[in-house]
Amino acid sequence: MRIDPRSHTPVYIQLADLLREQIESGKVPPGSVLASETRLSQEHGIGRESVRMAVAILRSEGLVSTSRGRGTWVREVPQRDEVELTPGGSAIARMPSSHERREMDLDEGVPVLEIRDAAGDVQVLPADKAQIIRPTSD
Amino acid sequence: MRIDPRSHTPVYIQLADLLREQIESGKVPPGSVLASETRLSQEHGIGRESVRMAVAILRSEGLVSTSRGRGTWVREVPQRDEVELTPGGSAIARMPSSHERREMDLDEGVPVLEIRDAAGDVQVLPADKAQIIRPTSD
DNA sequence: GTACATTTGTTCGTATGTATT
DNA sequence: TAATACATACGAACAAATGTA
Repeated sequence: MRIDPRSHTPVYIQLADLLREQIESGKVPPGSVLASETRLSQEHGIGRESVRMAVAILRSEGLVSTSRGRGTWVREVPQRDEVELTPGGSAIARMPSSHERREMDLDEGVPVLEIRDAAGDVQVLPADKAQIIRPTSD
Repeated sequence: MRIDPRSHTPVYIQLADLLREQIESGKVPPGSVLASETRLSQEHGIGRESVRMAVAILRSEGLVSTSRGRGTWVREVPQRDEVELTPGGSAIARMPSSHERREMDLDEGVPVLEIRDAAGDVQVLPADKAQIIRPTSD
């Protein structure tokens, strides 16, 4: 699979698709480091900014994390603790504000779950750490 | 509030904070159009790329939408339909893949709810259109 | 229907700063 | 120290979509 600059789809989209495929197929396993931006830029003959935009997409999808001086690596698959939705409760999902991001130390591309119980009390949880369940009635 | 290029916080973060404050305070109401990128660039004396990065942040937070030729506007507050979580069911939130984004015509910064019932059947819903509820037991 | 101005999108270049190895 | 790698920031040019005269 190669990147075609003459294609009508932007090269950074093409690269994001290419990298995503490699990640989701398991060819690039969780924890492993991606090639550097300059490396990808050279390998595919595209600008570094295009590489950065491709990586930004994967970050916003929660697939990779990036750290200055270390590189970009594939995120581990989330392990989610179960949180019971109590009777009369409700839950929504949304992206955190940047303040919440800092506060809860969330990676990019990680939504939050906003859980409201019957009393109206609200709880905000990282969506990569929690899942909502309703027990069987029994 | 002004933008300080010598601050240790990046100018695009400063601009994002500034615009977010204007949106969340209601000074710039839902549906209204933001100043153009070139305009913001000139007004604050920063590069257009910095403006674009600021706007990208607000997009990823689900606060604004942008369209080529039209501009950037403040998103309406989501109206979420209620979806019952059945006994034995569970739900997680995550960001959609770009394929899902296209498929479901989702704006940036909108997570999806992945709802699983007791039988194992999965339903994927836009998180800005649905909320999960558990009825009171009665 | 056409032409034009406006606006965001895409791409590359260049330079400097900062964190990690 | 030095090399590597990502982050920030500016500039420039052109493409594509939109709305308007």
